[in-house]
Amino acid sequence: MAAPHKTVPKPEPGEERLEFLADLVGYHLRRASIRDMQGMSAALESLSLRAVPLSVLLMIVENPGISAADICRAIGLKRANIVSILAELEQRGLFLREADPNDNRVQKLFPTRTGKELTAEALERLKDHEDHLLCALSGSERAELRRLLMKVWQGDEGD
Amino acid sequence: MAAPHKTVPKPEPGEERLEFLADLVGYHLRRASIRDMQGMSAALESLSLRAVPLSVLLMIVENPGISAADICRAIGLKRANIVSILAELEQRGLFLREADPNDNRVQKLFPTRTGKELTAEALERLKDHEDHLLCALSGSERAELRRLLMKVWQGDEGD
DNA sequence: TATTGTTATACTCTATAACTATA
DNA sequence: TATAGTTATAGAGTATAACAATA
Repeated sequence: MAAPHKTVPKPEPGEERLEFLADLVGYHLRRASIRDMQGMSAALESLSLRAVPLSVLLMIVENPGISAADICRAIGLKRANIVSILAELEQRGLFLREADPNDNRVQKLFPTRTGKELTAEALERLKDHEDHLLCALSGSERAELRRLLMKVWQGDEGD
Repeated sequence: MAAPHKTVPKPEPGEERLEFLADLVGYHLRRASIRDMQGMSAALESLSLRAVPLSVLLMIVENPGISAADICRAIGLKRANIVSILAELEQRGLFLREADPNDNRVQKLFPTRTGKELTAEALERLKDHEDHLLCALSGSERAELRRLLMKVWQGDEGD
């Protein structure tokens, strides 16, 4: 079933054949996601925040009193890997830990004012980044893209 | 502009608030891409191929005689990082190196029959994986998704 | 026994700097 | 000088195993 690959007549530089990959939606999904992540990194760089620490901080801001284990479950982090992330966010004064009166194993995490302000600033920059990322798309195209992407990643719910 | 975050009335486990992230197309782009990559890894696992080595091999199969540097430019790899990938593919007998008579610095890379057969098998599995990934989408929705994703990652061409 | 927070560790992927040989 | 292939190395990100305290 192997397609017969005849010798290629020397493509111009930068014009290599990519037939199969270009056919796959997954290929374009990956390239778009890479561009998104690079833009996110650039947008957050001057705030000394990367994507995962920001999502941790955002979880604390949107869910005051949440525990580290719950954050890990919500965003798919291993418990071991959130420790250093929390240590740095705490050292920067972005949240506080408080003992849970109902369960002495858990620490309840609360954002500080500084943490909430930094989060708000970061989210503004993410919005600007997204506007730039999607500048070639109309408003209805953006909505359609989001709708289709949700169907893609939620497709494993019925598995 | 910081949205006032009132204390949350204790969400059920697994129901943490994710308002802002869920609004971003980039969030759904990332989750869809993660599901795609996990499915790809699973689909290729029994062939002992991962995504990047496969794309390198595919470049050789589709562009016989291509150089390592040209592969790197085409798929965004650093030259240093293709060395071990090529070493393993070569050890498995999937391609051969040949001196370039026009430039003694470059090695021209040619797929072996085994390399072409393994690539064909891998591409079949990728196709099956993609069908599963997109099973919630109609044919026209898949075409529309690909079109929109191309506009997203190609949006940096005019920068 | 199960869970929380934690340490230690390892593996993958990616990034940079420097070398050599050729052009 | 610029490029091809290479080596060494460092940094993220992510993975598992094990521990003490608590439920």
